[in-house]
Amino acid sequence: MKSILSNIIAKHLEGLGLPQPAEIVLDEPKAKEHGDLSSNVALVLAKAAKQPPPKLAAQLAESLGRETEIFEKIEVKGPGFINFFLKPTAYHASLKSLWQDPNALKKLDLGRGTRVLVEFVSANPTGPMHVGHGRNAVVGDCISRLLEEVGFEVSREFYVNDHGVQIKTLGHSGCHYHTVMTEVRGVEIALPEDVYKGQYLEDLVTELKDRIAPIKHDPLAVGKLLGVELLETIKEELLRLNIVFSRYYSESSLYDGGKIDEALAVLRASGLTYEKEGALWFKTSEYGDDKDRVLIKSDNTYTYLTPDIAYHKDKFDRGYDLYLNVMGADHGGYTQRLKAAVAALGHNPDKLEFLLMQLVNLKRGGEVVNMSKRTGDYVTLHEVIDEVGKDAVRFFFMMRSHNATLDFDLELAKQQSSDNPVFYIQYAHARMSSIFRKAEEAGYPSAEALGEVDLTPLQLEEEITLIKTLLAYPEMLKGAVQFREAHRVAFYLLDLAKTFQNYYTRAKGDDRYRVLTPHRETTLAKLYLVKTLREVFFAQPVHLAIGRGDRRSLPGLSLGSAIREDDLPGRHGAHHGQPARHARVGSARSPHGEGASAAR
RNA sequence: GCGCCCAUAGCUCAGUUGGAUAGAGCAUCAGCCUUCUAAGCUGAGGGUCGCAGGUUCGAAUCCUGCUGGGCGCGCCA
Repeated sequence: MKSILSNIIAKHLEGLGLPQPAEIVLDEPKAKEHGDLSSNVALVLAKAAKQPPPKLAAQLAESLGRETEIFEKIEVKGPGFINFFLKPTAYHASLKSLWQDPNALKKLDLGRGTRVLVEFVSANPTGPMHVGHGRNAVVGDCISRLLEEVGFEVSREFYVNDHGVQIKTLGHSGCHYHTVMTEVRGVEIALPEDVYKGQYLEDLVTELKDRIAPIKHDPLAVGKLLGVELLETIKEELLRLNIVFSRYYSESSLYDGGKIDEALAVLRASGLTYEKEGALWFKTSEYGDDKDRVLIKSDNTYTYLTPDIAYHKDKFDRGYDLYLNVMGADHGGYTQRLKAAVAALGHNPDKLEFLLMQLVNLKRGGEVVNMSKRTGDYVTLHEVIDEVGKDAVRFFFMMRSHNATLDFDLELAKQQSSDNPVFYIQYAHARMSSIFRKAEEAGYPSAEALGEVDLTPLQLEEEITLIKTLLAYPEMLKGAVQFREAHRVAFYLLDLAKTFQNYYTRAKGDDRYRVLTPHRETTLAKLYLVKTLREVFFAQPVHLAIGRGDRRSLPGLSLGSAIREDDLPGRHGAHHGQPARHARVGSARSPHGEGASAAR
């Protein structure tokens, strides 16, 4: 709609012999007295045209007024805004051109095949994921889907820290538990300070008891065994959230493949390293870091950074156009180092972009759920999904801007009322489906079979508002992708649902608002509108928020009848949890004080 | 002390990237069920956009300084 209009304006500017602005900006005014769309071209051009804005605006408005098939009226207001009031027909045409062709939205090809590597989650395989990981996972997945939707080619990677001290520590932890349960059964043995603790380890060690026994002399081997298993449970958890990675990139493979030596060789050759006090340093300060960083410690082992540099070298060697790393804000200081490394390796550091996720506060009915690091107690992502369901988890995590802390209220997330945005959206969708069910009973075609429809009967203000909201979809998508802000999708959905609920409810007191009317042509037009609305809920970036579970209508639900839990939208996905292998995870602890934020 | 992030209604947060009278949900108050799901809808009250300057036709938005909060500043990962 905006592009159509700006073309027309450009044409008329030319016709009047006026200069063209860099861009013709059209806004949707907040106040409806200011029309459907409003432009500030006159204010922008005033200087170049050497005319006061109001005069310029009036001139342009008069010329544009001849486009009678589109404009209801054109007004000049304020300091020189031109306000356009559009005819419903203009909206009908736009709606069709945007949504009729299932590929129409693909024209919004911002990516043009640009290859993006999104790295996210990358949780250490030393224990179950917590809500911080959950947020990271959901946002990373949403951004990936958004990028794909607008024509980027996306690979999703999970960097697995399956090598190094945390695996050794995991091994030690496993050995201790093994000792406790096999050799001195029933006797309490205090665990050393710096091992992982938790029910999940006890369960896992019990399960793998026989495989641990023969390798118990080698804690690293035990750690690897446990790590592989824990990674599997992480994968299962991600799968429950409909998150699938293209690749799990093993840190160990960097060692095995000699990639770390390669990376180090390049850095050394670049002259950006030096030896000091028995360690190898990397001059990251030359790239804006606070100080130089150690690559090889004086005990001849690598720091965490070193294999990660090798990983990023490998990423860049694979030749993507953009690298997006989603990580916890507590790793913010790390970004400079990686960028420095990428630059030192001869690549463009601007291609490496970071999405820093702020913390998650888990709440229950407004009260903060204490996740004490000291006692090692935290609520796992598994438990949260069990409690509130997959859809709610996804929606709540994507609902907030990534650079604002997020409150996740367990009580709210599982509430079956409009207080809960997830429920609210699913309820709106259920009503749309219900309309189609009734329509089919009355002999109308199904949504899929609706075909070509004349939209002229859509004249109500609320119907035009609905169409406007639908037409805003591509721009919403564009903004969400450009700024990597998945929460825009959530707010858009909420807005769409609200607009529809309003429309729907008006039918209670006013038959004009009913979709199913005695007039076939009118009904068909309204069905087309509802169908299009419903399609938005199935659009890839949108449906990621609400899942497909709500697609079913709600049979057997009538006023006053008992409501069975299964009939409720919002609960689907909550029941097909994994077998509770690690479901009773009560506590876990990282000796390194890994907090409630997303790891990595 | 330095770096990144945040500060908008009583609470939780949006704000189309500089536009007109700053919005939504919750909470509070007042209404609405013979008709496509009332698990819903409508309306009302509620604001020095943290503070102070600056940029310009115009600032919640951009710049500078300050205040308050979160995170980070290891030869940890």
